[in-house]
Amino acid sequence: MDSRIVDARTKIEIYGALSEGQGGLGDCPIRNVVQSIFGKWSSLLMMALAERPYRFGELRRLVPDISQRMLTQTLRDLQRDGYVHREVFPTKPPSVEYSLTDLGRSMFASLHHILLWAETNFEAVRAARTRFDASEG
Amino acid sequence: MDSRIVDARTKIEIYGALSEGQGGLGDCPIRNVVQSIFGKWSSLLMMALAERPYRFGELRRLVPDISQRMLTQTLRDLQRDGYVHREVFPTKPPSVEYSLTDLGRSMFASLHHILLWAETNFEAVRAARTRFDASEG
DNA sequence: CTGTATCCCCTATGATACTG
DNA sequence: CAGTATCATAGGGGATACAG
Repeated sequence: MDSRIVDARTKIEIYGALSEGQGGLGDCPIRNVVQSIFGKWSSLLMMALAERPYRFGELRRLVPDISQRMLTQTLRDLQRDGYVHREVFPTKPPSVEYSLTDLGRSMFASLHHILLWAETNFEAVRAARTRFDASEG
Repeated sequence: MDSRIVDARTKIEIYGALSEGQGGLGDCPIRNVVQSIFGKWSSLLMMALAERPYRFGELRRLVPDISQRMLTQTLRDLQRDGYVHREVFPTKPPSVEYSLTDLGRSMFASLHHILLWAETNFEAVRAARTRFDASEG
């Protein structure tokens, strides 16, 4: 693979410095998009929904250590960004199903690479950390 | 692309729930790896270093809105995880050059996809947000 | 069952000043 | 030039209780 993967100056004008433009930093569009994807629970929920649609309670059981508050909020953010479709079934009591949109599937296809990478390489990273921590005193 | 990209239950046992194992949550290895990659400044700095090595001050100018503290800290974290090599040149005053390691290049190759996706699709995401905000009152 | 509403805390980040 | 140290702060995130 070519090591000149990107032209850093060009990208960073978009991703980084360009943010000065209007009302300060958060205005850089790419940064905004990426940072909601990179949220603590986003990739985990996308991973689940990439397999099949899930109901709220199912997701809760699937990810036992997420709080109800963060599950609601993360799903809402994913829905807001257009990755997730929320459908309410008027059963009694009501049930709500979450599924990926086309945009969501497209996004996850790109997100997937780095998740796989982490799964494959976490031993190497752990080793690097151990080495670093040992050599610094 | 196959929509069954992952087997959610399997992945989440690793990525999510498995964390119960030892001392609570942060123990899940994949989560640890991914969350340092997903830090606020990590991908931006990786993007820069993927182009060529940079000195500390160069990175500072390239990313004007990062604080010196966070630049130091993020580079240190990236170095600790084995993505970045730090080389000190005994000039006067000293200069320090940062470059990607092989592990770093490998990681960035996988991270790159989602960064590109964000660049390509931020208009669609912005549109989705606008729609969502309009329709909720 | 699927959320909202509160309260609270802690960590990530920033601003500033100082040092080898 | 390349950091470190210190202090301050905002907001992400958890726990709990309540509601439709």
